[in-house]
This record gives sequence, structure tokens and C-alpha cells, in this order.
Amino acid sequence: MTCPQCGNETAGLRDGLCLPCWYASEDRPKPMRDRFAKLAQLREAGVEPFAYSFDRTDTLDAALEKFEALEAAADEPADKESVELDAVRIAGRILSYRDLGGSAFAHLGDRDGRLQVHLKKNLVEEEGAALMELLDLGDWIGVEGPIFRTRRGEVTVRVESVKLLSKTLRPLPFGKEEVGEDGERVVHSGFADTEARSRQRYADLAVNPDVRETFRVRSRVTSAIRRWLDDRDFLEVETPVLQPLYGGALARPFSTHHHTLDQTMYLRIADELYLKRLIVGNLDRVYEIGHDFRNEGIDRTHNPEFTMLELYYAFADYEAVMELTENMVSDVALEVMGTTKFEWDGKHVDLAPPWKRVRWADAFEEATGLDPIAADDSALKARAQATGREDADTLSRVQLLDSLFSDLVEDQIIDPAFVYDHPIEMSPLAKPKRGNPAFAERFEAVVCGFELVNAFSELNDPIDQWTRFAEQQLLRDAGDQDAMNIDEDYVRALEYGLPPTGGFGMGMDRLVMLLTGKTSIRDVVLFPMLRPEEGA
RNA sequence: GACCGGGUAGCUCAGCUGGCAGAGCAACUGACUUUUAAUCAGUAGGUCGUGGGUUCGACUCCCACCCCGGUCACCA
Repeated sequence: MTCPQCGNETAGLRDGLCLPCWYASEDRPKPMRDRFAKLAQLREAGVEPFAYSFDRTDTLDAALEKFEALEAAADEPADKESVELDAVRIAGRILSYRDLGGSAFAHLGDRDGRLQVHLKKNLVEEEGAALMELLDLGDWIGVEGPIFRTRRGEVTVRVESVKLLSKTLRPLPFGKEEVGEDGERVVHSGFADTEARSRQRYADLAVNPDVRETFRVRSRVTSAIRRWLDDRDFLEVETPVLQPLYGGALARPFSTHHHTLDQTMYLRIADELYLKRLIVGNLDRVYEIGHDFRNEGIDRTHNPEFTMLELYYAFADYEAVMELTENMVSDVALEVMGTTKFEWDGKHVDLAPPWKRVRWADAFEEATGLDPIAADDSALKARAQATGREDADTLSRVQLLDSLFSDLVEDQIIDPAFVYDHPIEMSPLAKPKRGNPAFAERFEAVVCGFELVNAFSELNDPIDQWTRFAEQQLLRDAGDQDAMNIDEDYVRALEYGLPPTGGFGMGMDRLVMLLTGKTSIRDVVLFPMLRPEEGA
């Protein structure tokens, strides 16, 4: 292929140009053109702009801690001033650069830390002095030198050699950072565009330490939960994401096709039915942390692809699962965040157990004045209309019950509470309530007005389960697209015997939102779903 | 899907009642060897989301569309 502009041969054209012409084009912002031009200058000066490796002795935080420990060990104040730590090798991105002519101060940033370095032209080797002229904000460099404290009091590496690790060709959207007297960091004109921050999460993470912190918390939450469950003899398992029949929840699936089998496959909407098959298989206690997919709307609390923790616990009923839930969530919060008290969307909550228990029907009757079992459909419709549901006429009984409950009860629950014993028709996978089969042994854990956990005493009677599936099928035939499929294989598994089992599903994204105070799921998902860009 | 708000330089934003497209940061040139939102002098940088319309003249007013955010609806 030939570049139409310079006539040189090229493997491919980017916007109709070879890469050197593309980077030099007036269509590129000036900072990009300048940075591309610096690549050639670097190579001329004998500097490879994209290195293969760098052997660092310390992270930035570790180097800082080492120096401070040495300083603390000095006895005399006079000694403290002259404390110097032997050379370290550290690496990071250039976050700031103050060029004073013969020398320059820069801050480097890595995953967790930030450290100032001082580059003096007469101290760094010749190649490094040439390199100093060609550095930009965002570049990755590695430096070596002793650590001292400047007259202005900042711990600083006196650079004796510097190596370019990776040249950035595109300017990162750094703000200007001001560090106040109290050590608080104020960023001026940072990276604010929410869409760009989600699409280019790499840039968001690179310039916003608090975003990195959010995802560090997320990672710690996941591993703390694994540890908590592993300690209690739960077995982590992996079940199919691609399924010939979806189930375990009520939602629209994503569908795809397997060519060899010539079979429609679905991305799972829940793990539930496979995990309970494992309990049939004597695995006793299992859990899975994985992605579920629901082909529905995208908003502040819904991403089509989200992370669910499901666990199943043989010989336990839903009351045991309530205890497990409140203990696990509060233990994990305490371990990861050091507290059980959180503020979320202006609401203050305490996750310390025990959580409040609220009987579903009592809360419903208190809020609506209606008995959820005795009230007829028209009364429910009238009540729903009174709460502002204009489409009440089109809703099924289950939808009416649920919408009234969500609008009038769930929104009002701030401190964590277990809402339990839902009407049986809302819970096709749960055992009937002991002594009152109009209800199911089911609970939802509600915090800050949203559902965090959904759990049951699992239905282990294959005859009852098949009948419930059949009732779902009738709803489906009547046009309810969200009603469940009959899963004959699952019923077969139940026929082999599911011991009494308690189980739950918890939205991991929502738990992380709660712990980090984020009110949008986009802020706790690294790459949230967005409409594809036309051109990057 | 409905309503509201937004889309202007690489980033963050201003732009009034229609009259030459602006600032700070980043970039570039120069000065400066302990600075830290470094400083000082200068330079350059634009398809004002897209397409129509009104007008002598549109970033600005009108219409349609696209994208983002919020609220509501949907998602029990």
C-alpha cells in the first residue's frame, strides 16, 4: 500500500495516510504532532522511546517509607537534615514537570504512590541530559539516585541516571494539582467528561488516583468474600455462562448461536439452577462469582453485564442464610473499609448485625392498607394508580404487588433490613412458607432503598418445582416474556434429591457502590457498556 | 421510550439581546540549577455535535437527527 501523501510504502492507511503522515497531519492536535516528532529526535539522540524492561528496587510508596524510616532513626536534628538514603531505582509516569533550566523537578506516579524527583543536567549522564529536553507529562520513566529531603521539605530522589520507559504520543488529561497545607490534594481542571472517562478508562485511571482506589477496593471486596467463604468450607465453582436454556431469574437474555451444534445459546441471566445441581451432586456448599447478562435497560444501577455472587448452603434454610448474609457483609466491610458505617447518596447506614427483619406482607399492608393475599386485582390496580402508576391496568398481579412494594416500602428502607416471606407466586424457585403456603420462604436484603441480596429456602420438591415451572409456562404463553422456562433437566436433578438448601444471590457491583459511596454502577465497573463510538 | 440539562481548542470552561471565536491549563520558542497550581516574556492552536431553515449576518433563533448525563418508565 502506498501513502497518497508521501508516496512511501506502508502496511496500512490510518484515515487514508501512513502513520508518519497521520501523526504529522494538521488534523492531529498540536501536542500529538510535537510528541510524534520527538520520537525521531529521541532515536537520533540514541534513546529508545519504548523500553523492554526496568529493574526497579522499590515502588514509590516503598521508597518514601524507607526514607522516612531512616530519617526517624536519626537522633540529632542536625543529622535529620543531612539524612540521605542510598540509591533506589524507581519508575512511574511524569505527573508534573517544573523546568528550571539547568535542573527540573518532576513528580512521578505509579499505581499507589507519588514521589518527587530532581533532575540536574550536570548530575545525570549525557544521554539523560538530552532526554530531559524531550520529556512530556505522562511519559513513563525510570530513575536511579539517592533520596533526600529538599529545603522546602519534600522527600525527593536526586536523579543520577534516567531511562525513558515509554513515550506517550497522546496528552493525558491531567489537571493541575495543588497540595494544601493540610496535605489535601485539590485538582484544578481535571478530567471531568463522564463519557470520555468511561470510554477511556485507561486515561481516567492514569490521571485520577481516586478512581484507582475505587477499583482497588473492589478487588479487595472480592478477595475478602472469597476468603470469608473459603474459611467456611464453601467451594468456589464455575458453571456455564453459555447455556442452552436460561433460568434462575426473570429477565430477557442475550442470545447467540453455536455453529457446530447448530443450537441457539443464551448468556446466563443467573447461576442458580446450575449451582443447585451441584448441591444435588453432594458438593454441599458452593459459590460462584461471575458475570450475568440481562438484555435490558442501562441506567445508574443497571449494566447489561454485571457481577453476581451466588452461594448455596446445604441443610440450611433462609433464616440461616439471613445470618450468613449480615455476618458476611459486615465482616467484609470491616475488613476492607475498617468500618460498618457508610454514607451513600446522603443516607447514613450501619451494616453491623443484626439487621432488621420485616415481614413482607406486614410492610405491604402497612404501606398500602391492603392485604396482599386477600385483596383482589382491581383493588391493587386502584392502589397502584393512586401511587402514580398510569400503566397499572396492564400489569399482572405479581407485577402490581412488586411495583407497590418497590414504590412504597423498599424505597423507604435505609438501614439494612431483611424483607421476608414474599407471596409464593412471586417466587417460583422458593419453598412454601412452613404453615402458610400462600407465602414463600424468601427474603431480600434491602439497603439504602435498593435490593442487595435475594435469597430462599430452595425449593427441593421436584413435583412442586415442575408445577411451578408449568405455571410460569402458562404466564409465558399468555404473553409474559419474563416468565420462566420449564427446565426438565433441572427437575431431573431434583428427582435425584436436593437436600434442604439455603441460597442467595448478591449484586457485587451494588455492594461495591455502597462501600465506596458511588451512586452510579458506571463508577464501579471498569468498562461499562456504552454505545459504540463511530471513530476513536 | 418521555421530559429536563449538556455537546465550543488536547483538557476544564466562558461566550449577554444575532454583529470579527475567548480564558486558564497543556503545547511550542526563549530565560531561569531547591521547584511544587513554579515564575517571566513571546507564539501557535477551532468543521462551535451533525444536517437543514430564518436572516444582510447564526456559537447564539427555529426544525430534524446523533451522542452524553439526570429524572421517570421498562428491568417483578
